[in-house]
Amino acid sequence: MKNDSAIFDPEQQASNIESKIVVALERIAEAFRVLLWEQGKEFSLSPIQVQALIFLLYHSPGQAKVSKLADEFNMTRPTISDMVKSLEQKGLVEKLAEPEDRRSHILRLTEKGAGIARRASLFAEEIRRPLEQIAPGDKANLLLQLISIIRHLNAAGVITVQRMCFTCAHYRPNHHGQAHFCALLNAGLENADLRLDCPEHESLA
Amino acid sequence: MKNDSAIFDPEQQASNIESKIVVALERIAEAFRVLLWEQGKEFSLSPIQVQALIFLLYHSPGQAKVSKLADEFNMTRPTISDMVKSLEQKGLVEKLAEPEDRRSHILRLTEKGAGIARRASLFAEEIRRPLEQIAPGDKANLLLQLISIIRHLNAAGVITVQRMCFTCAHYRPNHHGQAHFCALLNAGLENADLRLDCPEHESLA
DNA sequence: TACATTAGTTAGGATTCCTTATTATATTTG
DNA sequence: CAAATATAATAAGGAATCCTAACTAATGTA
Repeated sequence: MKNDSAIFDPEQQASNIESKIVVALERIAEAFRVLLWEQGKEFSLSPIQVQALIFLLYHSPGQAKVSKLADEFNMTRPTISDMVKSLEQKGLVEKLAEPEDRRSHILRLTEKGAGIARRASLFAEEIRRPLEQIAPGDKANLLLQLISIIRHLNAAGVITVQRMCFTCAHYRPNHHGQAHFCALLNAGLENADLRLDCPEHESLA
Repeated sequence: MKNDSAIFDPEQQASNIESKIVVALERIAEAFRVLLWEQGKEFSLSPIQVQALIFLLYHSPGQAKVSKLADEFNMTRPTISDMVKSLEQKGLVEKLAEPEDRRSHILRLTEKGAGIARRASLFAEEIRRPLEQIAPGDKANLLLQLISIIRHLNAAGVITVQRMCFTCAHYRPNHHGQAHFCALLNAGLENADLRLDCPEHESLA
């Protein structure tokens, strides 16, 4: 009796392209782990601290809260709270009063924190560079397929993906003859236009 | 002056497909982290312990050593040594004498360890399932592009990829009119045939 | 035989990330 | 409007990660 689920079995891999893709994605996940670790070492930060700084650099004050970071990174609030305290002590982040809800604070990068965030975010270049050599059509397909994986993972509750089109109030499938349509932009979206991290995202429900 | 390297900048993402692909890969990496964490919780193991058990399940005794695991997971030997000790105490792994080098041991899964490894490896189903809906030609392209990223990451020294065709003594590029040729199988390889974890891999040099 | 290398472990320490419990504020509802 | 409930964040405590540096023991080389 054969176990079809033996993704990591090299014999399965030899015959099963899905298993090979999973293994390839796993290796790339490993690369992210290693790159984040290296960046952390460079700046005397932990990988998750590096990710948090980069997140804060590119997101609005409304996203810059302990609970949002916890959702983003699929960790508990105490974990993030500890981490923020550490970043605060290092002088990379400061807490501002949030007028609309006094239980909460807005996290803001200091000058120093923003500088580190900018430099640390360059780690992603290592992943981006080989993409340049892919043909444009193939790139669009690659993105589409990755998004379909992410959409599934999101639907299955594995990860939260806070700001993607498929979970946005403005998104309409099969509308005006377009497979993907954004009611805010009032325009159809090509596959390559689909977003994972849209500033205009509004949650459903 | 614009920073072209701001991969994680949502504005860049809106216009730059490479940045979007990086973000997508990052989300999938996050999913691996979460899934491994969940599996670990289920079996009272750490994520890296889960990965180690799965690795041991599908690899030969020659690979089943502390130093090989350290290379595989890009961690230091003390880290792996600790982890193996923990797995040993839990009765999931045992150390056998290695006759050829008495400094070393061969790690072998116990019955219990193998059972857990088999069940834990099913986490990858969550990633594999959405791949089934991709058209076969697109799947082959997807794999090829992921491998090209991995090849680059390997060349750049970010991750070791121990058993892929491009680092194998049997691999010949552009041979007998084939883009990829395996001297051991004595056959050309289609893109979808390229391996990341070949049992017959022999290191160059 | 001496020297350097390699496999693995030990020791010590900063950090991760969790669970449970607590405080303070906001929201709901009877 | 007061009471009950929910939510944002933190505190305390603990197991585990993962490192560096220093060490032992076996192997390979000159």
